[in-house]
Amino acid sequence: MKQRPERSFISAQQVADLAGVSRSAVSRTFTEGASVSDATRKRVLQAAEKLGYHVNHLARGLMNDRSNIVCIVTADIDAPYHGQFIEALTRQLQAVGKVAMIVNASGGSGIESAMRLTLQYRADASIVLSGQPDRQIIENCISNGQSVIVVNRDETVAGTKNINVSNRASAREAFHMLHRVGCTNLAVVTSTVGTPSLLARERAFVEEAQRAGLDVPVVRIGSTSYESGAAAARQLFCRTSRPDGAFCVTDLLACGFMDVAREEFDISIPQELCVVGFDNIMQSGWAAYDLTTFRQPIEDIAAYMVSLVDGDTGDVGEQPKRFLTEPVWRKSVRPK
Amino acid sequence: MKQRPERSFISAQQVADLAGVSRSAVSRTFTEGASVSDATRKRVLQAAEKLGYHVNHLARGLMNDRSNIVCIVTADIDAPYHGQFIEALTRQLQAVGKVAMIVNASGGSGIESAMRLTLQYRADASIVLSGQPDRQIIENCISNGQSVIVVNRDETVAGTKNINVSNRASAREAFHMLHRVGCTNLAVVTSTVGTPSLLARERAFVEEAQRAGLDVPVVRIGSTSYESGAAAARQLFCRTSRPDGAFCVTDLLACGFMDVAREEFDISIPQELCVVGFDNIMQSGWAAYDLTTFRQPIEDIAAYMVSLVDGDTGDVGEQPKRFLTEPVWRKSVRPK
DNA sequence: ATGCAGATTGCACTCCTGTGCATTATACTG
DNA sequence: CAGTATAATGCACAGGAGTGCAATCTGCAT
Repeated sequence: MKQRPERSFISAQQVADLAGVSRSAVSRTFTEGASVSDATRKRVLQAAEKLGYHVNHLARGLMNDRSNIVCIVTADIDAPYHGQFIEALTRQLQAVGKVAMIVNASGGSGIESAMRLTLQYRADASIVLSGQPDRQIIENCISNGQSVIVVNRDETVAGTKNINVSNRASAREAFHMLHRVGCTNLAVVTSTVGTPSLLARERAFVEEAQRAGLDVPVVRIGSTSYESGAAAARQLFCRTSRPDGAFCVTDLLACGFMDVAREEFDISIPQELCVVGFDNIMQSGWAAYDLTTFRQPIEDIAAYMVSLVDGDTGDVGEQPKRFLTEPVWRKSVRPK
Repeated sequence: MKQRPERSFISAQQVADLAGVSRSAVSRTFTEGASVSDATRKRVLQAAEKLGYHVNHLARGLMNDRSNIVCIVTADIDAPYHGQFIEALTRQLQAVGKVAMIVNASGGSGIESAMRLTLQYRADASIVLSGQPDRQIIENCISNGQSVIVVNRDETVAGTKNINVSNRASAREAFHMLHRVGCTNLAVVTSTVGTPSLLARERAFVEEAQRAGLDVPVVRIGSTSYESGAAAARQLFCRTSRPDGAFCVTDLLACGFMDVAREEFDISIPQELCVVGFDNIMQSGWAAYDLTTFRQPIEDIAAYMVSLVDGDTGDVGEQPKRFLTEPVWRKSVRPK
C-alpha cells in the first residue's frame, strides 16, 4: 500500500519562495487587474512555470463564494439528445471560464442525492435537464444563492429560471404536416414518463386533430427510448385499422417506430406511413431514417443558460424564456 | 442588476451556533468514524436540517488534499460511444462518493487547456478518453499526485495507467468473419485521425488478410463520424471492382457506410455486401443496421478506471490492463 | 466517596487563496 | 532638490472544514 505523497500540489507559497517575493505577489500575478510590477510578475511566472504551479480554484472559490462550477443534472446521458445538449453546454461553459460537473441522476438514489451533490460542491448554478426535483430541494438550492435552471417544467418555484421550447405550436404544425398530405388515420407515440414537454406535444397534437374532426389514439409505452418506439409500432400495427401517419414526440421513439414498421410489418415510408418526430437528433439526418422533425435550437438554448448562470435574472423576469423550434423537412413525410 | 446575497451558503459555524455546540462537533458529526455522543449528533443533525446545511466539499478537499473530483477529458461528447462511456463513468464514480467533471477538449484551445483545468480544480484523477495530451502536461499531472488514466495510447509516460482493448485480436477475427462466408474483395474503412486503437484495428486486419493472400485497400476519410463512413462508401463503390466485405473500425463509420451503400448504390446487405463494425454502440442494435460488431465491455472498463482513481497502482504494474471485446453476431454478415 | 479508564468536547492550528490597509519604492512636477 | 501623487509590496485576516492535543465529563468498580 503506497502512501500518496503528502501535499502533492504546488502552492502559491512555494512559488513565492522560489521567486523571492511574498505570496501576495503570486496571488496578484494570477488575479485579473491586480497591481504588480512587470519585473516581479515575470519572476513569478517563471517560478510558476518551473514548478508547474496552477491556481487552486477550490481555494479561490472558497474566498469569493463563487466556485465557477456548474452542475448539469441529467439522466440518460447516453441518449443522443442529451449528449448533444451536454456537448454544447460544456463547451460554452468552458468558453466563459466555468466548468461543468455532470451529476448522473439515473443511478441509485436518483435526483434527490444529485441535487445534494450540487450543494456540496457549492455549484454556482444547477441546470436540470431531466427529472423532477423535489420542490423543497430546489428552494434549498435557491436560498443558498444558486441559480436553478430547468427546462420545460410547469410548476415553477419562485426564483427558478425556466426555459421552454415551442412544444405546442410545433405539435400543432406536426399535425398539419401529416393532415395536409392526406393522412387520416393518425396516432401519437409517446412514453409513460409524463414530462411536461412530452405531455404538451401530445396534447396539442390531439387537440388540433380534434379541431379537424379526427380522433387520435395515443400509445404510451415505457421510457423515451428506441425500444419504446418499437413496442409502440408492434402494438399499433397489430390492430385492424393501421395508422397511415404518426407523430412521435421524440426522434428516438420515431427511430424505433420506423424500424419496426418497415422490418416487421413491411410498411413503406412515406408511401404507406408518414412519420414526424421531435428534437432533430443526429440519427434523424441519417439516410436510414431521413426523418422530418423539429429542430431544437440547442446552441441557442445552451448560450442562454450560460448567460443565466451568473445570477442575472435574464431579460424575462419570472416568465419562462421561450425558444422556437423549426421544422426540418426530410423524407419521412411524402410530398403533397 | 441584483446583488447576489452575500454569504449565501450555510456554514458549519452557523449550525454549531444554532445547536449550541462547538464547530468541531458539527465537523465530527459529518465525518465518518469521529467521536460524537448520540445526543449532540442528534442536535447537530436537527439544526443542519433546519438550516439546510451541506458540508462544503471544496473546503474539505482543501484540508485533506483529496477533492473527490475526477476529470473526464474528452472530445465528441455527443458521439454514441463516448456518451455510453460517460454515462457509465459518472454513474459508477458517484456510487463511490466521487464526482465527475467533464472537460470538453473539442472547443478552442483544445486538450492543452483541458488538462490545465484538471489541475486547477485539483482533480484526484484525469481520465483521458480522447485526444493526445502533450507528454509534458501528463508528467505535470502525475507529479502533482494525480492519477492519469488513458485509453489505448502507445507512448506511455511513467506512472500513467493505460487501458487497452483487444483491438488486434478482434480485428483479426473480423477478417475471418468475412473471409469465412466467402467475401474476397475486402476493404477497411477508417478515419484520418491516427488514434492508436484505430490504427491497430486497421493494421491487424490488413495483415491477417495478407496472410491469407488478400490485398485490402484502406479508405481513410475525415473524422470518426457517420459522414466519413458515408463518404468512404461513395468512394469505394464508384470504383470498378466493388468490395463485397468491409471492416469499419467504428460502428459510427459503419452506419454511414451501410446507409450510402444501400440508399445510393442499391446494394443489399448482407447478400451483396457484409459489414463488420467495432464498439457496439446502441445504433448497431437498431433494426435498420443490425450490425455484426465487437462489444467493448464499457461497464467493466469504467469499473476498472474507478478503481484506479484512488491511486492504487492496479494489479498490473506499468503494463496496460487489457480488456477483451466479444463479437456480437447480427445480420450484417450473412450466415455461412 | 474515591480513583481511574474511556468517551466527549473545545481550542487552536492547518490547508490555499484573495484583499483591505498600511508601508515603502518609484516617478513626476515645479 | 523638495514635494507629492502613484504604483508596488507585504502583513494579516477571512473563508469553511478536519484534527491533534489537552481538558472535561461519564460511568464503573472499589
